[in-house]
Amino acid sequence: MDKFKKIVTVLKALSDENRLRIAIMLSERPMCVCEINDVLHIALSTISAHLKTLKYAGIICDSKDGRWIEYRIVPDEYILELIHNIKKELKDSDIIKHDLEKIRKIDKFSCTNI
Amino acid sequence: MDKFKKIVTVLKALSDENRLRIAIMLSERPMCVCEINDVLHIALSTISAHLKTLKYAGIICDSKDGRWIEYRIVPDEYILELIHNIKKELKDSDIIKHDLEKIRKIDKFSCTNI
DNA sequence: AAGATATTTCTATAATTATAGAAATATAAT
DNA sequence: ATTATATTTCTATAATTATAGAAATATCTT
Repeated sequence: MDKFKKIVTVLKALSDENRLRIAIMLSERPMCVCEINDVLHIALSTISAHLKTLKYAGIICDSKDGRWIEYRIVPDEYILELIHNIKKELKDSDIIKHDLEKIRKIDKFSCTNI
Repeated sequence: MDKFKKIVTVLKALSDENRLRIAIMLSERPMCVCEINDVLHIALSTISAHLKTLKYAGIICDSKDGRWIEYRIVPDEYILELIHNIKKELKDSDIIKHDLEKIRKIDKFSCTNI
């Protein structure tokens, strides 16, 4: 894909409240869909669709771990720096503070969905 | 507005091909609607709508200059740095190179629309 | 093999957005 | 005043997107 269209796709992927929250959470540590659901409380199919969008944009990748799929930010310099800068700007955001505190308290073995 | 929602609005505003091109052009120098039209070749009402979106997101501001309205990037550290970083990443993009070359050749006194 | 857990895909729907033509507004030039 | 120029607002439309329920797939546990 053309670099310009690629950047537009990246910005579009990050310009949704739930996807930006997911991206910032994943910049903290890898997570599976059920953990993300424990934080966002939206339908699993919706989270799955958002992850697909972030993956298509080249922001995240995934790897299988038992019956879970772990999602993580791709090790790309530009992506990492972009998310880092957004995160820095949002260090006082109540929503982000809440999310980052929450993911310290949960793990994939004790998800509460279904 | 909440800072988190504000950043999402900024990213959404920049995540459209035409708006990102406009923002990058305006980071080079202030421009009026007819000059932007000379580069993008889309309807003036469409450009006007895009400028409204960028203004609502706090990315651009405007000032009257005779019968023209000059649009420019707001003097905000975060916005300036964000656009600067995107621009740096797009320094090899043909689309952006074309736009920046074009705006060096045009001025508000010789616009070619309607 | 059967049941439980994790995730995706399919499908539909409601909401949002990009677009442009036409009409309206505002200023400048003659 | 009248005409030309610059821009916006109004209106409609086509396209895209966010969302979630239901069904399907895959893996683990017993």
